[in-house]
Amino acid sequence: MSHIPTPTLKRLPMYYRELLRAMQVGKQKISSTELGIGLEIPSTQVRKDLGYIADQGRPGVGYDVKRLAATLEHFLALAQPKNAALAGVGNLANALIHFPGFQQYGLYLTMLFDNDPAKIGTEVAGLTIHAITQLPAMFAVNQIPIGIITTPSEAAQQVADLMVEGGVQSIWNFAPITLKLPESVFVVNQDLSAELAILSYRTAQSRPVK
Amino acid sequence: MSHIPTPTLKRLPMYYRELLRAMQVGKQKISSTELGIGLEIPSTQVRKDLGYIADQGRPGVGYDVKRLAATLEHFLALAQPKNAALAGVGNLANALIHFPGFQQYGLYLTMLFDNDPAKIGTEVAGLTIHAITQLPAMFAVNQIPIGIITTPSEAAQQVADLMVEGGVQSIWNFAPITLKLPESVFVVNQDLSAELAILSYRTAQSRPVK
DNA sequence: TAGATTGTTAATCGATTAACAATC
DNA sequence: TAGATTGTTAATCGATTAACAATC
Repeated sequence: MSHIPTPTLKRLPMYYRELLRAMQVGKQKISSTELGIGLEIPSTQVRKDLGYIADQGRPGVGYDVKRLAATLEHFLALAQPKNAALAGVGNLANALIHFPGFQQYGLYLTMLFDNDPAKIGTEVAGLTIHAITQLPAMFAVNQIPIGIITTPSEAAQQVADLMVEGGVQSIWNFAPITLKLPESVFVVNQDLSAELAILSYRTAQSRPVK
Repeated sequence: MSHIPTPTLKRLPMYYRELLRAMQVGKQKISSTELGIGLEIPSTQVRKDLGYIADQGRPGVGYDVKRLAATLEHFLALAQPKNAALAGVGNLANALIHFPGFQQYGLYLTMLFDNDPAKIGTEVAGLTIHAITQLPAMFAVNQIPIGIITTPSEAAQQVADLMVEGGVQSIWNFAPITLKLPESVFVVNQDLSAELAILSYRTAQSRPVK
């Protein structure tokens, strides 16, 4: 399998969602142009991207909506259940716990951790909050592949280390810090404040300071 | 001013944070190598990026931490107060309302909107929730430059249209949908579920299906 | 068949990295 | 001065876009 470029990988879920929409309105075939139009992605790009995962379009006809959706679902492993555990139970965690996208993408949030004695032992959305000290053992025993970090920056690296100790495979990091991790651990940095900074810059640009 | 590449723009806030950390430990000078090391960004890249905003490094010495931080703060307009309003008061909104990064980056969340009669008129964190129908007028009167969309996908385009009607300049969109907007409106798409899909893919990859 | 649309090769574009003279 | 580090030019790398023969 040839290496798939990151930009392509980021577009695949978008295609998938577009296909789900097409299915909802009963569309059976879709061309690369149609698939890209709402996403503002040129048809050439769509075809190139889809070329990485399968060759199943039909010249003159387009792609089979259902089959392509199924292929993408399989490629992205969305139907394959994956357990996740979260550390740092604050407001953001609370939002994620209730995030409907989770199940939709095959993720099951099964454990919560925090270091605040007042929180440990209490429940959120049916999940008990465990002491952070128990993290490595519980990750290892339950074979949790995905860790979510929603702690303050100061604690993030420590928590990440504990997750690594517990055998984590991928980390979704919401702390605005670059984690030092073994090569083998995959990390998605979800840096909200970096996006805020860009928003700040562009907004100031479009309304130049007098 | 020459056009600044998007990848560079995304790195600037990271440098800024790194500089704040350096200031905290009393560091006065920093080299491009030191600045990039924790972020895993090569020194050449750092120098190139900084070249877009100012030439103030001293050969043989490095960059003045305080001055560079101030320059970045000014360039990203972080100290310039910008009002923001949010539509769709759910769990995610609740997390954002309490997000400490906001003030840090010069954003002030001043209004909330929703279309749920049960929510309209109630308060969250000292902010009254207004009817979505009032959005365009209130954006216009209060000159709100930044709109935040945390509604379900189905409502997002409508809400965006109302914001545009009210004269919004930038939109921070958390709904997993590509908004159709005038060229002049800048948008940051914060698509959590797309990241989830990537996480799903990589996790499945590192633990191949038997 | 004629029209539409694919998959893919080649051309273009833009960002990253290497190299190094200039400078402190 | 010698060592360190900058700013910038040139080389490399990788992704996007254009073009088009093959196919339905």
